Amino acid sequence: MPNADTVVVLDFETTGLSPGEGDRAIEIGAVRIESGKVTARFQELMNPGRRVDSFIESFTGITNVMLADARPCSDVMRDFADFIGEDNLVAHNASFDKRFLDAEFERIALSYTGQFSCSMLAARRIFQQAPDHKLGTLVEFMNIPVEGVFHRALYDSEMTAKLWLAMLNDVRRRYAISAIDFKQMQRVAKTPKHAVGKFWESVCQL
DNA sequence: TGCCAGGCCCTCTTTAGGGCCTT
Repeated sequence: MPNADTVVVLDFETTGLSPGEGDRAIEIGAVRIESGKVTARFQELMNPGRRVDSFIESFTGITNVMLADARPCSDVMRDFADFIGEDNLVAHNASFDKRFLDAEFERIALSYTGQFSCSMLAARRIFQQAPDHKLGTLVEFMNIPVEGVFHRALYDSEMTAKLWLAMLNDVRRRYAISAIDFKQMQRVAKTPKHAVGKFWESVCQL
């Protein structure tokens, strides 16, 4: 059973938006959060077996030259499967990263048992007053120090992890809740916006 | 600088359409 207090926050850089259209992962980054602290990191480029276009090179800073020496996706994803183990998973706009994780694992007949929760859906409810709910905007909105460049997998996963912890702290302060677990955050991400307050108040009474 | 797709959400909805977010 996964530890309810442990999550792996992950982020993919890819050749495009849709694995169903043939897009592949080119970098995976992830951090493990245990008891509110980052305890492990994973980052590796991976060779998708074809060239990436100039937009992706510009968008991510990951070039075809860099990918030429990278290990193939299959090797990297096997190592990543070991990294995530049975832990639950978090990503910003998780439906995107889940599609790529599922597609890359399916290619090598691997699976995972953890469940996904989405920091974007949670943020839309917890930080309804934010200008928008892009990762970069939320990081700025929460005054999280920016020390790197967005659109690289490890950096984005680090920032998503900090945003996740900031959301936990915000809810703890706002509703005076001593501890919030993954299942509760997963549920709030699916709670109608207007009912989020009532949800946490009900958690308080448990 | 952008398109692609997919899932989710909101609303002038549910017999639907459009915006957001990810690369």
